[in-house]
Amino acid sequence: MAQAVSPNNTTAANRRRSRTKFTEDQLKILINAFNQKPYPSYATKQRLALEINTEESRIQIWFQNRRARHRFQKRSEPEEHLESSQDEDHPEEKIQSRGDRRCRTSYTSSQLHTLIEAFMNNPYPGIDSRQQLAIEIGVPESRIQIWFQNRRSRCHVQRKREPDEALEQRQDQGKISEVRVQGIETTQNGTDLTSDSYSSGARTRW
Amino acid sequence: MAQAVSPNNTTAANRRRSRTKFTEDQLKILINAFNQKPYPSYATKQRLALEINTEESRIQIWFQNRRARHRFQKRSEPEEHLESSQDEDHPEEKIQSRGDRRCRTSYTSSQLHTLIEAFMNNPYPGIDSRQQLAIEIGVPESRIQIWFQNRRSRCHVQRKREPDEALEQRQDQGKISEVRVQGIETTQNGTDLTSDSYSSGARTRW
DNA sequence: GCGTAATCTAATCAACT
DNA sequence: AGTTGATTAGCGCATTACGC
DNA sequence: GCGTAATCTAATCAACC
DNA sequence: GGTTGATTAGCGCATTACGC
Repeated sequence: MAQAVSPNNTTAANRRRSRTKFTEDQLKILINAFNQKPYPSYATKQRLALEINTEESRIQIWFQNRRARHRFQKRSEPEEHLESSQDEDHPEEKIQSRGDRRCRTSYTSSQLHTLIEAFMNNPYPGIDSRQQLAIEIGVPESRIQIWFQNRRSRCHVQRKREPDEALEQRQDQGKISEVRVQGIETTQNGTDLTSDSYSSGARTRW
Repeated sequence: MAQAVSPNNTTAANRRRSRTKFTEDQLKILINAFNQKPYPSYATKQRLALEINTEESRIQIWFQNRRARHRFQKRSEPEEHLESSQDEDHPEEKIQSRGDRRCRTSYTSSQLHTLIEAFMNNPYPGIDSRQQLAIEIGVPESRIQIWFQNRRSRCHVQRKREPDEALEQRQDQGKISEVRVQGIETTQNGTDLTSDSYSSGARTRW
């Protein structure tokens, strides 16, 4: 069990992302994709994100939840193999490793500094804080979220009851400047079509 | 959790039916049928029984176990209906009611007398006792088993440690009367199950 | 030991009276 | 409508909380 | 209230250093 | 090889006991 998080968590800094509502058309596409591949590659998720006009991170979350709910009966009925027996090797089919997973994001030291500072202040930032950080350091918000997850997990940070409650520090830093990242070697190819990745910032190389 | 049944139940009267071993060919047919209809009609079960040369009761058991194991995701994935939406009424398709389920077996009073006597002696007969009863009263053994199940359930008979061996039964009447008291308010079965004031024809009509 | 057939209860369905 | 044979499941998913 | 998106931890994988 | 970003599950199945 996680933590007994505060029930009425309406503090601005801790407000969570508003629920995404998928249309039926979107759901049709998602479900269809899920039936074909419950574990889509990153490329597939990107394609889906484009197709249904949604952030890739939402696609990711949707697949996670879907897998968790009906947990796609383990490995497609092993007994069914009694009928047709063929375990042919098709190694090349598996070698779609490019696009398999999202390319690792690298953070600059200044970005890390900002993140760590924010983390020390509040290891459980809500959507607003994350978004602000994302803009501030020029990294997709979804990456911010992941970074905090990993950080918490590795620091064994336990959820506190009402981390701050009344005091807010958010709006007082008007120093978006300076954070300009060093012009890393871009995101390389122009194939970056996602609205999710920014031109500058941590070089999400691949 | 049922009851702590006696672990080494090797007494002849309580020996259970020996395990049926299906061949791969039989399994292929069964699995195929299961995928088409996890809830086959009685007619289908009979057809299968004929096809793979097995008692119909074994078919029944096999389907029960199969459903219990991978419990065929509830109602064929409701969300999938987003694709094709039509709940057309095809009442005639459902009206295959004949052969839907096994036709109800009627017992003569003498048959019932024999069954009740055996039941009072041992409410948990093994395969041998059941088979003997089957021959004795001229009813399939599977029906004997079902009869004992229903009888036990409706008398709330609890499994006792070593029903035979010490020979003779001790029905704790307290349990029975207590149940009947409850029966008054629930009104379900006020019938006296301990005596046979019954008389009717003997036929497994269909 | 594991896999799974056999077994069991409680509930419900449904045929016969 | 009651009695009783026939059939069936046996079960929920990490926690939380938002939006309908 | 329910459905389910969002969130969380712990573990593991895997890219980059 | 360590560090750390990315991805994933989060979990059974009524009980019993036989036969391989």
